[in-house]
Amino acid sequence: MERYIRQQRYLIAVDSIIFGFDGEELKLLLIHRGFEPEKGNWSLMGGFVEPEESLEMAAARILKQLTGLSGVYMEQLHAFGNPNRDPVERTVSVVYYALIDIHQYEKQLSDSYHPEWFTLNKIPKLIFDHPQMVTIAKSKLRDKASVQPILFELLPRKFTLPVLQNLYEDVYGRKFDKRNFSRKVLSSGLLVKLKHKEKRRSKKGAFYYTLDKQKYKSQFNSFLNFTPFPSDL
Amino acid sequence: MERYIRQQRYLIAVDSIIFGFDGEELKLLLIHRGFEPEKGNWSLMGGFVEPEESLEMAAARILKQLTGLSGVYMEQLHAFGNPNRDPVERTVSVVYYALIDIHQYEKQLSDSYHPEWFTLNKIPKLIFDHPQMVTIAKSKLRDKASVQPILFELLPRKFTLPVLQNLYEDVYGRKFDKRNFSRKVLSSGLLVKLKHKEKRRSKKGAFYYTLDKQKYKSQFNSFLNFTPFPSDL
DNA sequence: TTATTAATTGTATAAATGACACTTTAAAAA
DNA sequence: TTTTTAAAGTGTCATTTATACAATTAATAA
Repeated sequence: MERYIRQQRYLIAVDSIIFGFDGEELKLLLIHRGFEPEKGNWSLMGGFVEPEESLEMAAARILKQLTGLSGVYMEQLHAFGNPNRDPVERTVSVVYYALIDIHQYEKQLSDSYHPEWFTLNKIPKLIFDHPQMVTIAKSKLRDKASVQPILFELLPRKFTLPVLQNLYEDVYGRKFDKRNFSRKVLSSGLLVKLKHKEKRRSKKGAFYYTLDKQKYKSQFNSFLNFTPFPSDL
Repeated sequence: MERYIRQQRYLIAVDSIIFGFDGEELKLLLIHRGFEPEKGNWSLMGGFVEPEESLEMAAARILKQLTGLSGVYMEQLHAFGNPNRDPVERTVSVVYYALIDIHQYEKQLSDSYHPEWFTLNKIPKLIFDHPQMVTIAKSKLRDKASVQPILFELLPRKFTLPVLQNLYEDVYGRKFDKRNFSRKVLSSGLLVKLKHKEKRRSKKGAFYYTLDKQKYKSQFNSFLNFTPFPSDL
């Protein structure tokens, strides 16, 4: 018994939705597609799954190719398999999303894909069903962030409360009261206040905080609800 | 340009995790695998994706084959693609889970797969990576049910509060206080109390309720938190 | 020295949650 | 017919959590 008979085989691709945050806005890393069809048009970073690698490995390889980063937060989002989603040949795409520290990325040398970061409300026209992938990723990020502290994956080791609040506000598309916000975040016990300040963003400067990595790991599955149902909407 | 060159192609399968609820316990519908390898062993219901169908269509087709049901709640869970998950040939499986009214199923004639319902803590040895699929499905169901009223998909049109509570207790693996439970469920406004009782389960009988389908649709995304973090654990 | 800008901090009210036990109903048993 | 039994149904209080809201502080710029 060598193969299953009378069955069609298809290409398997992996596409990666790479989120970054610059302190103000959530962003997506997009590339110019390098081959036909749609060569040169904006696209998610992707590639075909090699014979000996798992889906996760393929996603990690593709992320590394583009950003030079490995070991970052990455999770499967959804598999897309409409018969004609790729006009050349039937291809099932398994989409992953990654949350990276955008500053780590900036240290890397960009390569031949001419990647660019785009603010979420200024995403250019994307190929194939990539717009749908991005839409689903955004809502997944919101849902997940309301239950787990994953947004910290987007921040550098040291960050300030105002920056953290910017991040949550951008992800949820709404403003939070800063008194309530800091109370809630600090009550998790995940943050450690540092003794020095970040001074670039304001005259007064804002104290740095950093994650208590022990607690971060142990409490990863019991973060607070971030207003799944805001009263003012 | 006809095909992408120098790329390997793989089989794509869809496997379905079919949940049912008999009023007491959550159950899974399993079959005897019909072909080699592992022929006759317990397995999730699955099949290969046909050339002209989407993943969703394949999942719906497979569900219909086994249960005779269509139009039921179904959602993609995860894609599994480890290189050797199927010993015969590389196969990526996209797994869906379905929530069905087990009574609807019982009216169907069973067929050649010899399907059986299994209580979740008495799942037999399953083939390949199907155990992992089931594990992920269980936790997905819990997570989703804490945010959306999906568990009603498992109930018949008319149901009682004690039965509903049994369902939630089984999904979360804990007991709820019935006073607090009914208060919370009824406060959603999703339930309509009927004038007659179900009398089989107790002497006194319990009033039937039914879903307000209007509200069910409109409030689907704003159901109450079902104790993602119970205080007594 | 003063003005400016953003960071930091507290309280009062409302809503949701969790703990807890008796009454009611209707069938079954005596 | 009466009594027993088993599960359904219901209310209150205490605690926790969420929300609304504004004055003070720190540091730079004028």
